[in-house]
Formats: sequence, C-alpha cells, structure tokens
Amino acid sequence: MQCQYALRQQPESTVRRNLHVDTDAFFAAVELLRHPELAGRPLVIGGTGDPHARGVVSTASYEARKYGIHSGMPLRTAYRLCPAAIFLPVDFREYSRISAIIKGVLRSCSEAVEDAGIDEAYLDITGSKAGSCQMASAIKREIKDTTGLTCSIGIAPNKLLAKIASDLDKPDGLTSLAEADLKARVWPLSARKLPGVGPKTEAKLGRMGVRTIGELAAQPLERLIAEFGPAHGRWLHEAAHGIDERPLVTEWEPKSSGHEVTFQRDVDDWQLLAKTLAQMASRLAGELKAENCVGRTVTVKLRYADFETHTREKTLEEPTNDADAIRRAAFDCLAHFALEKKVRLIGVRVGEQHKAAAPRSAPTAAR
DNA sequence: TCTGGGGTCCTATAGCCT
DNA sequence: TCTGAGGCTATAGGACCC
Repeated sequence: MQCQYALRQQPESTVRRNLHVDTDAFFAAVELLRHPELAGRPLVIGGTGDPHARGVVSTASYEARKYGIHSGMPLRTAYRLCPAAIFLPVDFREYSRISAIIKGVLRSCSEAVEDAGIDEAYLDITGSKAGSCQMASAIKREIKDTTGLTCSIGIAPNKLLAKIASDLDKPDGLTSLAEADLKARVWPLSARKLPGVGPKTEAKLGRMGVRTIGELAAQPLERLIAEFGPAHGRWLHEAAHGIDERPLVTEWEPKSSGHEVTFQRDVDDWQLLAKTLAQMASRLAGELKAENCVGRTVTVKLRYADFETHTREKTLEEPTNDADAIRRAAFDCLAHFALEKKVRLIGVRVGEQHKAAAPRSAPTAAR
C-alpha cells in the first residue's frame, strides 16, 4: 500500500493535519473474525438476522455488495437480490468491544481523537513530528495486528477532506488530499459524497442542475442560502470549496437518550402500545440512573403504517430519571395522539439531558 | 412489498411578552 | 387602547449520520 498524494503547498509542520480512520465493512469484518469459514461468502448483517422479518441492512460484505446490497436496504430486498447470502443479526456488544480496542490504538497515537461512530474516528496530528503517511501506515498496521481488521485512512487539512479522502480508496486504502487537489480529485465527485448531502438534498440539487461537487462550488452562496436556509446553504458552499474549520470534538456528553421499536406487524391495540411504551420508559429510566443522568423533556414518537411519523413532547417541571415520572409523561404524550391508523413503530426519548447533581455528602468547609 | 435504531442539528410555527 | 415588531421558548417535524 502506498500513500497516493503528498501534501503540497505548505510544509507539513505548518498546516493542520487531520486523519479520518474508517474501518472497512466493520460489522461484517467482525463477524468474519468469529466465523472465518464464511470468508468469501456474501454476508449481510442486519436486524435479527431473519431476512423475512422487518429490518434493514446494517453492513453488507464486499461480496454481498456485488449483488447491489447496501446499508439501509430492507432485509427482504437484500434477500431477493441474493437468497444465498448469509444473514446474521447485529451484535452491538461485540462490535463495541472491538471498536474500543481500535479507539485505544488511535488514542495511543494522538491526544486529539474524535469518536465519529462505532467504526470511525478523526485524529488531529498537527503537532506531531511524524509524517502523516508514516503515521497513517503505522495506525493501519497496529489495527491489523491487534484486531485483524483493515481500515481506510484519509489525510487532509481538515475533517471534511479527510473523510472524503478515506472514501476514495476502499478497502485498506491510504489517501492524502491537499487543498490543491480539490479541482482534480473532489470536484468531479457526486455532490452526494459531501457529508450533509443525503437523498433529499441530492434530489433538490439535481433539480437545480447540480450533480457534482464542482457544480455545487459554482453556485452563488446567496442562491444556496435561499434554497437551503442559512446554516445548510453556507455549509454546502464552504464544503464544496473544501473549507471546514470545525475542530475535533474530543469530549462529549449525550444530549438525549431513547428507545424505539418497530412491530413485526402493524398494531391497533392500544393496550399493546401502552405496555410497550411503559417497558421502554422503565428501561430508559434505568439507563439514565446507571449513567447518573437526568432529563427534562419526554418525547413519544409514533410511526403509522403509512410511514407518517409524529412526535409529542412534554417538558417536566424538574429534570428526572424516575421511571414513574417518565412513564407518566410518556402516557400524557401518547394520549395526545389520534390513534386512527395502525402503528408500526413506537418510541420514547428523554432530552435536555445532563448529569444529575452529585449526591449531597457531609458539608465541606464553606465560608 | 419495502423502508431499524441510536442519535444530532436545523427550521418553522405558535404563543407569550415587551 | 390598539397595533406591529421582535425576542424568547416550547413544540413538531425534517434531514442527516453511523
């Protein structure tokens, strides 16, 4: 493996240097560690592992991707595309265990590591004396040695370009992008490759005649703001020009926690909805207590059989992690729904979350 | 016939207040 | 007293990410 492009324009020591580390087909790769006999077979990880049940593909192995299977696809569709594929359930506990090992490797390389999900992270190595490519190669080697997994790494002057770079060569790639590479290597890419451009934004851009990042870069800022609002419009404009000043976020507290469940068959039984909601609320309260967290808003989400989704929210007088209080608030929210259609999903979330005040101990010397 | 579950952030709107 | 502007907050929904 070879670093494809060297940073240009400025000596390495003066320009910001970010790495984006992305583990290749992570869930599938972890399953292969446990089931090496499945190597080379199309592997689909998602839901309960039953391709006839409701659920979507979390990760498809590269062999399965050849059949057109990709993340987010309904499992039933994946099964239709490749009935011979091996379908396995998602085992978050195991993936988290391996993820923690990988994050440990990364933290041993840099103090500035941003967790960007179970299978990816950003590193800031600006102050490091080592060359970017040598460092990235060392990280790849260390991850391979400790876990047996391969990853793809992007090196760039900011997080945005590092992420685009890591995606340019997969699996097991190592790609460096400088600002000077923007026109040749980034502008020809589909606008969908920009983080923040999902299916809706892509479609809207298409209606504006914008398909590539280069075409997006040619749009006046005012037009993007008029179409997408100030925050999103400005982001699209800057991202298309390779501009991203966001620092790494190395410490972070969750702002909300919740659970939701999709029923295998759509439900019109109010008792079942209430029972499910009560169970989720109790479980959530237990988790908040375990984390010594409290929250002040309770949101209930319903998705009807036609996929129409609605939420109802209640703000409590006091932040809490009490199961009864959360359950009562959730029932208040549920009562505000008109249950005229069958329900496919119900969820509950506690927001405005923060750490609970430390339990009072013996008073310290106050003055 | 489909379309998970965990989150975050942004925007629009309505109500209230000055 | 009426009216409108503008700020603030709560609420609801949408888009996106992994």
